[in-house]
Amino acid sequence: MAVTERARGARSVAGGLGHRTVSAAVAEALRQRILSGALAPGVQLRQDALAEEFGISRIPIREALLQLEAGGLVKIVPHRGAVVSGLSIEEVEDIFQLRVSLEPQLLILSARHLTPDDFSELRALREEYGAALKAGTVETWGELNRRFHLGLLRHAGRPRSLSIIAGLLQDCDRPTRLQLSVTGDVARADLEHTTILDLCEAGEIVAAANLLRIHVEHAGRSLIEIYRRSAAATA
Amino acid sequence: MAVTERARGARSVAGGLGHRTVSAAVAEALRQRILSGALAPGVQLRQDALAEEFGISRIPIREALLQLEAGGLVKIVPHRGAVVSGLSIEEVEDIFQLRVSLEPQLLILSARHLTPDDFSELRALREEYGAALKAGTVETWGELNRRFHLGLLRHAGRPRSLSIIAGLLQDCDRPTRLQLSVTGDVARADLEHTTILDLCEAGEIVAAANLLRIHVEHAGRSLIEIYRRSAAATA
DNA sequence: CGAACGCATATTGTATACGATATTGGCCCG
DNA sequence: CGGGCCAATATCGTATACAATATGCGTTCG
Repeated sequence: MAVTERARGARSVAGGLGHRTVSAAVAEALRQRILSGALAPGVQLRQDALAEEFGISRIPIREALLQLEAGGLVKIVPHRGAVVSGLSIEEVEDIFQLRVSLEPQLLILSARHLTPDDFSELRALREEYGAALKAGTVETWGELNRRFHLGLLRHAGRPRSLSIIAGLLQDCDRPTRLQLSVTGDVARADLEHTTILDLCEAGEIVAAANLLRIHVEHAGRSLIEIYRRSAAATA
Repeated sequence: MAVTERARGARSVAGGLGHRTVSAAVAEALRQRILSGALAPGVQLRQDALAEEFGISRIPIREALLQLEAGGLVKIVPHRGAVVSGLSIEEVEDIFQLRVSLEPQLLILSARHLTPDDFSELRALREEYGAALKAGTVETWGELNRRFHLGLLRHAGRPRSLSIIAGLLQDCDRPTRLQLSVTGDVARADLEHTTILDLCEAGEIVAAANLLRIHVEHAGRSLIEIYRRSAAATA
């Protein structure tokens, strides 16, 4: 019977593959759950429960949790397990300050190296973004936003900066998605994205960087405003 | 016999404790080996060998390696093991650019909140730094430098920025230590540290931030100069 | 009646054992 | 004689089993 359980669970994991190891698959599954809000900050993740649910042993679960801790999505305290980590207001403010400092600077470095292929890819992303906006499918918003911003900065030749920004985007779109859907800011963001693209393609790099700065600043202010109202989650 | 081996190895690990779990202890041990240069970039870490050496099973080794991968010290490729990761010139340049962008900004936020206790702690650090400089004990240099810079920025109220900078400092002092000991720049750095402290204590915050910027810029240029001569390590 | 101690239970941490996968050497075929 | 295929080996990935540690409650003493 236990075998049956395991086979069923394992299939459900392997089914969504593209991964080479079970632990990586579990990490990805949990990451999506956290980013989508299915696992709220403060929730405790018990290894036994997860192992049984996925139909696997606890070892890959443990390794997945360690990988998530690397990305700051959970916090592991020895002998007490892993809890989904939330962001304090201070941290959210910090994240946006960092984005304001870094992204425009990188755009100036990257913009002139954007190829026609890059532009068409970015426009396609913006298209999807607009579609998601109309459809109200908030789940995909963060991912698209992330890929758009990273795509813009791709050719800055600053690999470490890029991975840092990737982390910032991942961490700040989680609280965003939960509550930003009610405001009209998503539409505004879409418009700004379009304008930034246009400016880049026209060679108005400095103007594009300025707009990007304003874009991020506004998103940050808006999110913090919303964030203040709800109770601060666990640190 | 195997028991004897294990007991001996385990004692060697537990001896340097202060840790609560074996995997954390192993992670710390390996981290020090990598940062000290005992494990050069490109070296392959075999789990069996490490497990036998420490006298423990492979499980804690694996978890330690995952934690190291989180810090970017090793790169794990599925079914092929973990290799110590080096930094390309591009990455070193990027790291210092980031420090130049971030550290002065944070100092301005943090400086006015530095307490007398902070100052005495920082001066003590600088003292140790000077002693290490005279004694030529290069091993401790990076750690002291790291604690000094982080101490300066401690009260900026920007937790995420601080952890990012901590990572940058850790990653860039590894190549530094290997080859910077030959130049006189360590003495220069020591002098600049002292001056920065004085300026902060005198309330000349902007001047302190400017000097900090110059300090980091120079360190970066110097390191990159040295770095170019030796062959670039593995990415 | 309150607080501190100790035990029972639940959960995590580690060891051992097994299975899967990539790499290396040799062999066969073209 | 060179290149590609196959098997043997080594290493990693996962499952199962055991040990260590923290938490919660009941008891007992002040």
